[in-house]
Amino acid sequence: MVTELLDQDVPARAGRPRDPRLDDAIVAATLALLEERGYAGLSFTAVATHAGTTKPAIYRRWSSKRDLVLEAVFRTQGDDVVANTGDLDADMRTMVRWSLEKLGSPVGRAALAGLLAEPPGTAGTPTDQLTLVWRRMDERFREAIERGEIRQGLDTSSLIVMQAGAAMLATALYGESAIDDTWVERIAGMILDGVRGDRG
Amino acid sequence: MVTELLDQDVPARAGRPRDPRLDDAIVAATLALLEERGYAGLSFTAVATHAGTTKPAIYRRWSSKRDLVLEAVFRTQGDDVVANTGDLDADMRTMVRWSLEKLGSPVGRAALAGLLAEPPGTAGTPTDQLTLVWRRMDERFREAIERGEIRQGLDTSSLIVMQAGAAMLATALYGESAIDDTWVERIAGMILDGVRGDRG
Amino acid sequence: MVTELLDQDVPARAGRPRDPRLDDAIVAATLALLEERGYAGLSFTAVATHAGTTKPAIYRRWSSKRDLVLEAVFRTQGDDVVANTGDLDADMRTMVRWSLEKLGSPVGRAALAGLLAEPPGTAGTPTDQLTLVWRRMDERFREAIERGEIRQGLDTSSLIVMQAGAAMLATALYGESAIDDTWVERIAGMILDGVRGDRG
Amino acid sequence: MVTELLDQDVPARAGRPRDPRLDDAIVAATLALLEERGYAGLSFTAVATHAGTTKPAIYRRWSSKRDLVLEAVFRTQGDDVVANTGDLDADMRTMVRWSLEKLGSPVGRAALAGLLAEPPGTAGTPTDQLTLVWRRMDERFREAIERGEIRQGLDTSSLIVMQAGAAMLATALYGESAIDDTWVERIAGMILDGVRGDRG
DNA sequence: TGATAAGCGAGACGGTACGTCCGGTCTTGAG
DNA sequence: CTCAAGACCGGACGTACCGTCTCGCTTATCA
Repeated sequence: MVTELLDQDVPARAGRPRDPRLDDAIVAATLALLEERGYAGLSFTAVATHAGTTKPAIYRRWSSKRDLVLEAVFRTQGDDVVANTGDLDADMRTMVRWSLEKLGSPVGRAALAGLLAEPPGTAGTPTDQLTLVWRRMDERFREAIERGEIRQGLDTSSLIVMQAGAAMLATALYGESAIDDTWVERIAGMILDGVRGDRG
Repeated sequence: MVTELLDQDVPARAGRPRDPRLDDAIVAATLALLEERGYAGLSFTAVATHAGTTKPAIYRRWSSKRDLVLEAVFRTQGDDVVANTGDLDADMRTMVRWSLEKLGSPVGRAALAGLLAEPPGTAGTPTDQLTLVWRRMDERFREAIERGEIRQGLDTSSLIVMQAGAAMLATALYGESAIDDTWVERIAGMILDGVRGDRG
Repeated sequence: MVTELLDQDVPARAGRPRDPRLDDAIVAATLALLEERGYAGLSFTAVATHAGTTKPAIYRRWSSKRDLVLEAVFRTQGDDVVANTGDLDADMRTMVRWSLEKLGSPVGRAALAGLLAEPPGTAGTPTDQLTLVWRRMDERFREAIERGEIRQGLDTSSLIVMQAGAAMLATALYGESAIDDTWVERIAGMILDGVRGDRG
Repeated sequence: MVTELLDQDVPARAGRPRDPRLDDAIVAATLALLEERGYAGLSFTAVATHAGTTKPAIYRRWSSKRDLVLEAVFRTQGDDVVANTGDLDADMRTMVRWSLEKLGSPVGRAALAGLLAEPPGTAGTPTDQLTLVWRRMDERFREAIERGEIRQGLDTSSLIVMQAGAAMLATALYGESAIDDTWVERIAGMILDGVRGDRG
């Protein structure tokens, strides 16, 4: 189909439209401040000043610090994580590396902090981008099962939380600098070693 | 050996001694509020009111929300994690279960949030109790290497962050209720499967 | 004369306007607490609680306890002290009575305390309302000189401080209950006796 | 009685006696700080530091800031106000001058502030030294009545509060520098003019 | 002479109040 | 309906100080 464009059903609301440059400026300011001061040190007031706008303009777009941070951090297109080259070992390393970058970096830490700080009732709901990525990882593991690369009956979600959790915790505990490519290979290898299809 | 370690031989500092009941009341109030409102919703003011004391009394004991939360959450004696029965599979499950309890519970989430919310420079330094537990886990894994239960040359710290990270992330994503004993066995099994000594 | 002074033609400043009910509540709370506990026992915290608002709301309006108390106490329109009926004796009694009410009452005491407690450099600057009243008294005395009711060359400000000071000190020393109409007549009479025009 | 001395019934209490040098040091520090920062700016902590002692040592002697200030300010022997030379005009000026010095000086202001700031119930009770002086003034006026220098039936206490109140208020309003000997003569003259015996 | 008692400097404690920051809301005036 | 500008309300912050208490010691009176 040709007229497949216009993936925006935006009903063209009345009134002055939002200034799209503000969205970018706010996100950029958020990331910069997050990197500099962490989640606890981030304030709407500071973001507004840094982005050259005002608090109400931010509140019109995001209703809380948590939402702002999550979107700013996980804005990734998600496509760049593909991790499906056919080589499971390589793909696993890519996933671990992605987890490290996203969860282990200062802004990732901040996003997690925002997620965890919420009141207990308000569980998961990470954010669409993040779940998208995890869905892709999940698909890759299911494919590996089909291909016989790893054992049948495995819980694929466990594979995800193992590698992502390890990445998160390792940077939180040992610092970013302590985690390098060797670490990535080690973790990827240890996990895959436990699930190889050629084992049973 | 006598090891008559005479109760620390406190040097009897000058000044009025602290009221020990306040320590307990503050910690109890912190845990209660953490469970109810999460890390973000915790304030020194509220803790003070709930504990029947005042903010300065808390600040004299803990210099920040992070410190207060970490100590309140990880006050465990540490001894109850032993996890050294000789049966590696059982011990691994115990460790995972401990991680789940400590990191996956509402208060555990809150403690992690506090850890992660800090500005980037201020890395790990979790808290003495937590590192104590991890040291014990580490010792158990080294022992397993010596006994040939798991392969030589393994990085024991990776084993720790894998199981603890998985526990943490799984509860954060799927909620406490979704994580049960089956999950514990699965994770413990998957990790050990990748490192068994009888494999090489 | 039209004098349609159109209510100040407020320039409609930017930003949210103040809640006028808070002004009243704060002043009322201040007077109530002043009457109950005196100047020393008055705190911004207590005023805020009693007025059902918060400290910042008070600080936005008055920058110090002294300012708050002075305005709360001397909010009088000033017009009700007229004291110019043509009968000097009666007018003098009216002035003395006003001084008693304003300076001798519990809240008046408190206002004076606030005035006097300031560091030495920060002299008088009583408050606009108070100086307004004194200016009116001054005018009345000057008129009396012109009419020959009292001697020429008199320092009118001395007349003011004598009656006001006496009122203030008498209540401070003997208590409000000890000061009645007889006292007012006596003081008014003694002062006027010393300055009558028919004397020279 | 001759052996009128020994106005000390001190029962020679047990325990270590108080260090008399501390009394003086504390009073001196109080006056110095009062002059420098006013009543509101005076703190026990500062007095203790300035006097080279500690807070408990001060609290053992005076139970409140008010008590400390009043005693420090009105410690006068009282004898030096004599004001009884036989010349009523001169004596009156002496009294006014004394009032000015004691009530109008920075420390006097501070003492008054302390007096007035108390909760309403806690009325007068100035301090023994101050009432002593006022009693002497009172005696002088009664004598003047007996001698026929001033009219009979006058309320002597009114004469006192008039001159003292005027002195207090004048310095509070116009500042110390604005009040000089001319002012003293004027006030003394105006009061006496109203009460001379040769008038009736 | 030894016991008792109150004083001392030092210094931390529990708690009141302070003065400020900032999160979230609201208003104006313009686009 | 948005924008910038900006003030508002109120929750919470981190700190200063008050008045009290405990310590280890000193200095007196009393037994």
